[in-house]
Amino acid sequence: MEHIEEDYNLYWETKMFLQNEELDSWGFDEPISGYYDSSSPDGAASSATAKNILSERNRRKKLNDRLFALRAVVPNISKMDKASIIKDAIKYIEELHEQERAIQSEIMELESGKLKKSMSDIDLDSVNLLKTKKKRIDSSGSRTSSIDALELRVYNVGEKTMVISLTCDKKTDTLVRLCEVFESLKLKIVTANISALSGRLWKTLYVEADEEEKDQLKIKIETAIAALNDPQSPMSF
Amino acid sequence: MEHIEEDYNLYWETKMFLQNEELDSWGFDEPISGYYDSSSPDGAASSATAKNILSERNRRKKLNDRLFALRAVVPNISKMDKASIIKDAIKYIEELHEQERAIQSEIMELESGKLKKSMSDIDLDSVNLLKTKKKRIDSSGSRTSSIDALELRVYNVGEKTMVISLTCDKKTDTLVRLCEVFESLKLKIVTANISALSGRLWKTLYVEADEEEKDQLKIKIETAIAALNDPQSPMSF
DNA sequence: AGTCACACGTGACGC
DNA sequence: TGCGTCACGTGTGAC
Repeated sequence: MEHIEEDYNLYWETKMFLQNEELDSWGFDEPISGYYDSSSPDGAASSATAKNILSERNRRKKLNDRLFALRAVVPNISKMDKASIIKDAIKYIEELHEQERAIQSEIMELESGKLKKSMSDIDLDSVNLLKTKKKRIDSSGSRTSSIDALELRVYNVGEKTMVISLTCDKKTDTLVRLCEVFESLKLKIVTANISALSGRLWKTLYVEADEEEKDQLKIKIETAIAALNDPQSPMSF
Repeated sequence: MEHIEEDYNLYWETKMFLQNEELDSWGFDEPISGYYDSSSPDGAASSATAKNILSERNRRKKLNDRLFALRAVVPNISKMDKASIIKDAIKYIEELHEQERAIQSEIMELESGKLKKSMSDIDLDSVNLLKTKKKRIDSSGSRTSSIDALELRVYNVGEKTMVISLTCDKKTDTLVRLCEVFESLKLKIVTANISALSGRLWKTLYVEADEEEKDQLKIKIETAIAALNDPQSPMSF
């Protein structure tokens, strides 16, 4: 497995391990230093706060462990910094996305190249493998007039323009809902287009936005759609 | 700054934005409740703690934004929970790893299997592409009025319709060449659209075709573009 | 000096 | 009601 974990831990691992050790051996007696309670049966209140502080510790530990695990699966981790770990992970995932796209087109080339000859099943396997990964973005319970998003992509063209490509099932009122959703987002839309084909809607729109907003833009649309699909979710309107 | 952040808040966005709002209006006065300082000019100490608390806020915000962005690049986000976001990201990266490994072995198989044939250069190209991560689909020698394709995607919608999405650099006559190319392909175009933004062309067209033709369609377009870029290349017609 | 990143305990909010 | 999650302010140690 991993064998090079010991060198570079001059950072928070050391610290964390020490801290974890002492919290593991923390059998729970008196919660902290001698503490008095202002009112009520002091035992109840103190145990309540003690529980809270303990669970909070566990939560922090879990989160740190997850972050640690995240770093483990991401190569080329430059800095041990928490924020950097997440940043590198994002960057890495985006790289994998691009790579996947490139490979997919390559496989298609290969496949079509041998198409006239014996169409090998290996090629089909690879294509199918790629397809199985593509799941529906939204698979929430399909109530009436919800939006079943099939694919949502956000590209940035130039410095201040985004291109959003959205595909979804065409059902009753889907088009209206879609318009409502994008209406509510208050985007700076340059131009937009919706086409309906074979039971699906294809929406392409050009939006004015900064590059940093790209991810937020995407999640914004996703959450808006999800909120529309699930009205009892806490959304303004 | 940003002005369109208020609508879509389902979960911690709401909270965060509200809190951010009120921290913006936090002008800094007395840091907390009346506090006495043991020594030194109290103004210095208070500003020091104020700085610290402010930077700590920024750090937290940055970390949350990163986490937010991380969730954006990971599909199938089940829960909004912080730990769950990281967990899903890890799982997703592992999926991609496995997928990449499988595909790589497949390509190696393919390469070693059929290398002796006339397809050798294409196979090598695919391997190189795989190793060098991402390249432009077409990176042939850029002569005047060539088409530099940035992305080409072909989807099938329904049984007999394809959606083709093509992005390329906008240079002199690119639009004309693009039209010529698609003219020459004799496709059954249902509807088509070209937009120009920030030095790029975005073409979306809907074509009538069988699903089996999908891959050929793609390679057809690619070869047509390549042929236009490099006229002495062997082209069908 | 002073900044950066962190873990901690605590009150608040929602299920 | 307790339980889980969160942001907050604070103290600490490292550079």
